[in-house]
Amino acid sequence: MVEIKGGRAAEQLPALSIDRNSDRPVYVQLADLIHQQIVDGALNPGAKLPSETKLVETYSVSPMTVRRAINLLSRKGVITTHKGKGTYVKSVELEDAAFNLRDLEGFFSDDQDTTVNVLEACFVSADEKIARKLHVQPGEKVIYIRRLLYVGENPAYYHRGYLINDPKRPIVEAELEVTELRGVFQGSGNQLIKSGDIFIEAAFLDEEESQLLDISDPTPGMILEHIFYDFNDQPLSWGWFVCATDRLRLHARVGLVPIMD
Amino acid sequence: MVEIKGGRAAEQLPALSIDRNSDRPVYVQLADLIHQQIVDGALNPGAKLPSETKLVETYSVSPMTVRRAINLLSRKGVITTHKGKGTYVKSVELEDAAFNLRDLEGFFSDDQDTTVNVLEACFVSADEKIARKLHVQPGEKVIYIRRLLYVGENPAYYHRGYLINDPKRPIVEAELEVTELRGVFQGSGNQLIKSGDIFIEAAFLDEEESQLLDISDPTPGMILEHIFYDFNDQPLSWGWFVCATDRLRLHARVGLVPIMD
DNA sequence: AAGTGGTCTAGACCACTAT
DNA sequence: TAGTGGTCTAGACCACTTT
Repeated sequence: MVEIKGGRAAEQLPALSIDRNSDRPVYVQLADLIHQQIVDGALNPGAKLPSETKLVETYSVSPMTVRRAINLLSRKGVITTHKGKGTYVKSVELEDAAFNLRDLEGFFSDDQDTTVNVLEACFVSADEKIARKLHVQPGEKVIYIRRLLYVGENPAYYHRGYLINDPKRPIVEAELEVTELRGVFQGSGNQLIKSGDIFIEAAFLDEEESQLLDISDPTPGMILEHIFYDFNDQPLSWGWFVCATDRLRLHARVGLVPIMD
Repeated sequence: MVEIKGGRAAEQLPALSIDRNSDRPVYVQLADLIHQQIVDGALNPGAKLPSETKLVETYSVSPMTVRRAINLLSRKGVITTHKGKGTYVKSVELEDAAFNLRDLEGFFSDDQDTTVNVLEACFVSADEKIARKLHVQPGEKVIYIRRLLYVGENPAYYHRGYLINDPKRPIVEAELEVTELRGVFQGSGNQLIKSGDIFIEAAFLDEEESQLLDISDPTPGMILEHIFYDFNDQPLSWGWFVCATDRLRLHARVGLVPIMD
C-alpha cells in the first residue's frame, strides 16, 4: 500500500556487503550497511548493534575501520555508544534539530543575482547602546552603514550596521563594494574575525523597513543580529538584517535522512 | 589594554605539550594545542599547518593520532584539509552558523517546572489541508489536541497538533499524560518515528493565541512547525508551537569557541 | 571474569598536488 | 618526483559494565 518496488529498485539499494574495489571508503560502506538496516526496520530504535568484535568478523575489516563507521553514525545522531554496554540505535530526538544558515535557500546566493544598494554610509557618534555593544566610549565616532539587498528585482534584505572606526585599517571602501550577501556579514575583514554571535528572532517591521522592502500589508518579519569579534575578543561590528519571514524560513530535519557522506 | 594576565593565568592555559598521564585523550590534547595556537594568533586564518608527518615528529605520536586531532578540528570548522596540498586555518564563515534547539534555554527544561495543560482533545474530520499533510482522505477522522505549556506560573507555549488515528495503536492516553515539553513533540511514539521536519518562522499571534499566552501588548511571535514520519515515510503527526519571540531566541556562534571536547 | 567501547601504535598503500 | 592528506591493517591496552 505504501510503495511498490519494481525489480530495478534493487540496483539503487546500498550494497549488501563491502566492495573493496569501490571508490567509496570501506568505513563509509559499512556505515551505509548499518544505516540501511536501521532504515529498513531490521534494527529498531533502541535495538543493540552487534559488538565491534562481531562486526569485525562479519565484515572482515579491521577494528579501526569498524570504529570509524560507528563514529560516523554516532556523529550523525543515528546511534549512541555506551562504554562497557554497547551501541544502540537512537530514537529521534527533537533536540538534535539544527538549523543551518548554509542550507537557507537564496540567502547565500552565488548563482542568483544579488545586488547591493548602499543607502547611507557615514560617521556617527556612538550612543549608550552602541558604545556598550562595540566596547567604545560614548560619543566616539563609529561607521554606520545602511544597505538594501536585492534578489533579482526585489528588495529582500535590509541591513544596518555599525563598524568600529580603526584609522589603521580603512576598510570602508571595501565594505561599500560588497555585492554578495556573504560579504556583507564578513565586512570588517574576514582575516581579522576570531568569532561571531548570531541571533535570530521575530520582529514587527517598522514603517521604514516595510517601505524599503516593498511590503504593503503588515507581514511578520525576522531579524538576524550579528556581532563579530577580533582576536583580542574586541567587537568589530554590530548589525542586523531585517526581512520578511518567508525570506528566512528555517528548516531542520531530525532522524534518518536518506543520504550519507 | 585588553586584558592583564596574572602569573596564575598560566596554570589555566592549555598545556604546551602532550601529557601522557592526563585523562584527556592524546588526540584531544593535540587538537587543543593546535587550537590554542590559532586562538593566540600564532596561526592566522589562511595559514598552513605543519604536515601530518611533521606533527608526528614534533609531538611523538602515531600518524593515526595526528589524523584524529586533525579530523576533530576539521569537524569543528576550525581548519580545512586539501588532499595533496595541506591543512589550513579556516576563516570565519557565516554559513557555518548552526542554531541548535538543544541549547535553547528553557525549552527542554528537565530541571525547570514545566507543566502541561490539555485544553482540548477530540476527533475531527480532516479538511483538505490536514488530509494533504497527514496523507489521509479528506473527511477521515484524525485526533486534534490543543495544549498550553507553562514554565513556572507563566503560559509559555501554545501547541496544536493533529495525529493520525490508528486504532491498532491507541496512543492518545499516553499523549495526554505528557508533562515534558520534550514529550509533546515525540508524542506519537518515539519508537515509531523515523524522521521529522521542523520549520521555524515569524508570525503574528492571533487574538486567541495572545490571550492564552497572556500577552497584552502586540508582540512578535514565533511558530515552530513539526511533521513526524514513520518508517514507511508516512506522516504520523503535524503540529506547531506558538510563543512570543523571546521564548524562542535562536543563537549561534561562529568561529573560535573557547572550549573543546 | 567476560564483554564492551575508547584509545593508540607503527607502519602501509593510495590519490592528489606541486615542482 | 616528492610531499601531502585519506584510508586501512592487525593488533594492543585501558576503563567501564554486567554477570
